[in-house]
Amino acid sequence: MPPTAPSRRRNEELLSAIHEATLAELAERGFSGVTFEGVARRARTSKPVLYRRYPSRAELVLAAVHAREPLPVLDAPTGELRADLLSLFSAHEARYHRLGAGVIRGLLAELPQERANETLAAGSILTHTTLRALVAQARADGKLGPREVPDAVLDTPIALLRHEFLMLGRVPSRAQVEEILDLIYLPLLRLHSGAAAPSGR
Amino acid sequence: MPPTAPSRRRNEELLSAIHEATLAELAERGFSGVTFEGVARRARTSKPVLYRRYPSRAELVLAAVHAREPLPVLDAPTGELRADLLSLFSAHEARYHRLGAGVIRGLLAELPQERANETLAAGSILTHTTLRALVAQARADGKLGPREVPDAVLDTPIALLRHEFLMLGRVPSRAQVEEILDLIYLPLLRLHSGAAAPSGR
DNA sequence: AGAATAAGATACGCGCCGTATCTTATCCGC
DNA sequence: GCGGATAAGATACGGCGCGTATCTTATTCT
Repeated sequence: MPPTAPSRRRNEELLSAIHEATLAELAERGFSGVTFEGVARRARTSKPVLYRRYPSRAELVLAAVHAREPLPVLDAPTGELRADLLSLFSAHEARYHRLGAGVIRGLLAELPQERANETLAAGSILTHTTLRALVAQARADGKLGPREVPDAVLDTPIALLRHEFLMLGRVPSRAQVEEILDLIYLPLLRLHSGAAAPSGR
Repeated sequence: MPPTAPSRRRNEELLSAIHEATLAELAERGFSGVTFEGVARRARTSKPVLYRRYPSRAELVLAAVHAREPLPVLDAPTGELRADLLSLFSAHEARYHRLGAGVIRGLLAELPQERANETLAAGSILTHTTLRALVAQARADGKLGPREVPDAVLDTPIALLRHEFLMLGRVPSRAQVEEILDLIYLPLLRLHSGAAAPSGR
């Protein structure tokens, strides 16, 4: 008979099975259908093993999502401001789409306020930093005016995209993303950086 | 002995007791702590009575909130664009504040998508229509340029305020509201309506 | 080797779900 | 007023997931 019959998983192997099971349950049953019991069954483990790691359903889901869905990074800035912004926003939008609005809403509702903020912030700080860098580059290149752009302005598109997706439940179309960019964001950047002629073109 | 001992409530009286109990539970235990059983107990009625009226917890809470939190109205447009927008935003913000982010997040997570959208749209005085009217007035008065402002631009502050409150969990301060207005919205309106000099005051 | 650690199995009481059944107070039309 | 329709209210049900406690046993570290 096989001597290694009752092989017992640990650490990464186990953790990975848990995350996988969680994501599968998430996909099949939606956020509210994710259950400690269900995940334990599916990952062929037991509830205590889960409870030893995660204090709540929300944390479990969050961990699984983070493990499999790293934050989007902007791979190669071309130096062309509009193109870079567009690809950044698209990456964001794709991430939202993969996750689904239901998951994020569920997390938002069930995570403690503090934790939800951290999490959102982690996502948006990265973006904030990226945006800041892109804009700084464009200013240095003379594509924008010389003045510093206020943070509130810098973060506008994050808020707009999130709102569209989370509140209204639609994944922004390419056209919408471009609209935000051309009608709102780029004009604001030009204006606040003090670029030459904000009018025609 | 009193002949009207087992007085049995109906219609408004009953409904009102249900709403009151729901709001009380909401306040004490938060959205996720609201329970059909708990509300029934507190309203001194029974679960079937509740289930005959509301199909889900979210609908129960929604009804209670709507019953006790009617829409604020924008009292008097002064014709002064900035002042009117400011008071509109403040009213909006005050409403969110009374409700609390947790409740809205819970509703968003548990209501079906369609219903959530209706509710968000209907529940807000800071509507597209209101903004459109104010801006149209300002344009007619020559306070802005003559051109029509695109919808995406018109709705910007709705998204920004909601994002701030719901995602980040903070009630926007007066200063933040003014920032949105002065750094983002008014400039955009001037720009898109084709107002004369968008630069230094 | 032995000790420490953590996986895994099982079982518990609890609270809430959503529904079915039944009684009985109240309302409405005649 | 009376009598039938209506809906409140009480109760009970099986089911499920929660969160925890207890115990055994495989694995790893020293």
